Amino acid sequence: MIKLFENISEKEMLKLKKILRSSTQKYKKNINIFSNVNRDDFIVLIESGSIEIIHTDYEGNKTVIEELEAGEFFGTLTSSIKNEGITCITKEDTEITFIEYDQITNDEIIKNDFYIIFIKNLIKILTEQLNTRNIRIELLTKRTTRDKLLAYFKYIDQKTGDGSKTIKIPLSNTELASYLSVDRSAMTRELKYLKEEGFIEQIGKRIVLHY
Amino acid sequence: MIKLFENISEKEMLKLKKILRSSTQKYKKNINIFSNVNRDDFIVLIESGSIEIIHTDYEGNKTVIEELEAGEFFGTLTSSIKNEGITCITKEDTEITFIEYDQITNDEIIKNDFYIIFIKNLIKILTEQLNTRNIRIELLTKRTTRDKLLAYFKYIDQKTGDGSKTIKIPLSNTELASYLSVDRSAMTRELKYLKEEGFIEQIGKRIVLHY
DNA sequence: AAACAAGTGTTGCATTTGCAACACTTTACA
DNA sequence: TGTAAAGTGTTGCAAATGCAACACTTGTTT
Repeated sequence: MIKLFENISEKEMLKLKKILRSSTQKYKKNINIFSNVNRDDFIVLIESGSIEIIHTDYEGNKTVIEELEAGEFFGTLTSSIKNEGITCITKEDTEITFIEYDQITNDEIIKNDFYIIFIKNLIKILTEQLNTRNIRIELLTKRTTRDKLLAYFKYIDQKTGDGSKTIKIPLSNTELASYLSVDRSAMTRELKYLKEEGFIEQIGKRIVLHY
Repeated sequence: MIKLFENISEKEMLKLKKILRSSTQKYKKNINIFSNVNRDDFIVLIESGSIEIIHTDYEGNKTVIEELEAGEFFGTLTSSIKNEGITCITKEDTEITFIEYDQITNDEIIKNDFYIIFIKNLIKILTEQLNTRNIRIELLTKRTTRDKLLAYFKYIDQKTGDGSKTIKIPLSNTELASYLSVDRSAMTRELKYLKEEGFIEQIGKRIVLHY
């Protein structure tokens, strides 16, 4: 399901894409999709497959900025530093549609019956993405690994929560450590302490919160 | 200058605001502007003055999430945690316009001649805000205070830069420490080291980068 | 101009954290 | 199916950081 075209039929979607002068390309696994495209001006929409946006700084440290699955998109330069160290790698065989930002308000599209729905979708997604970023910032500003973990668990509980305080982490430990920007082994250590001190309890792949 | 109404005349702006069924209110200094408004559904536009968005967690720690000046707005829930610990405080006498999100695509507005410009502005601002968040995330994921500072200086240099590698920090030290989420005194210490080791040089209120 | 609030620089110290190295398990794929 | 690659848990240790306390400066308000 492509959120950008939610409430728009397949047929209308194709029409919109055409009017938007979008182009679609297929990529194999582990391909850098940005060889020569100026990212600023495009919406990059994942039709199928998935990609990883990676930043490599001047010292060679790599950070996964974002992972995008089918149906998701990104539409802004994902790094402060233009054309410097940003790569988008396909994690599997992936099909991508590029839409130029300027086309979003071209003469033809604004006459289309589904334009308002499209715009509504776009704004909704952008605000959701802003939310996602705000949440991560809130977690990253916690000063200790412990606080980051506790706040993250609480967030997952609220997001997926049935109020049971039993959660399932949607990330691997390595991924979570990267997301919270802490050392993986130090995080494992802290998780151990949290268990020992009774803050959390691990039952299989689930975590029960006692705070 | 209100970015949301860029390229729209004063007269047309007032017309748009009316169609959007917006409401404007004045507040004195140090007032919490959210007493009973559901933030989710509103664009909060600062007409004059400035506000501070503060998150207070369950332990009472306060974090300034964002500071907004005249002309700026925010349009999404700024915290993961709904209705929990978020307060918006006016820093001075401030005038604020509230626009309901649903009104952005109401029947009347989409017929307005300036609607496309308004939508373009809105999307542009949202993507800029996303960029701002992405930059902060990139800085916050740096593991050491040193790396955060060096990356921050580099970012300021690129943003304001004439290539001279001489920058002026737009934040006080206290604010910068908060922005980078490090202890202020520890940051001062690290700045001292950076000077001693020749990475940076301080000339008056300006910093020269030697890296 | 006085009084107060906010910001700055410094330091000792305890704690937290990253790093490195290792063994072991799970997953991916040729 | 066997081998490589990726993920996991553990630990010692050095380094980075937060915290607290202090004196001092700058800015704001009445």
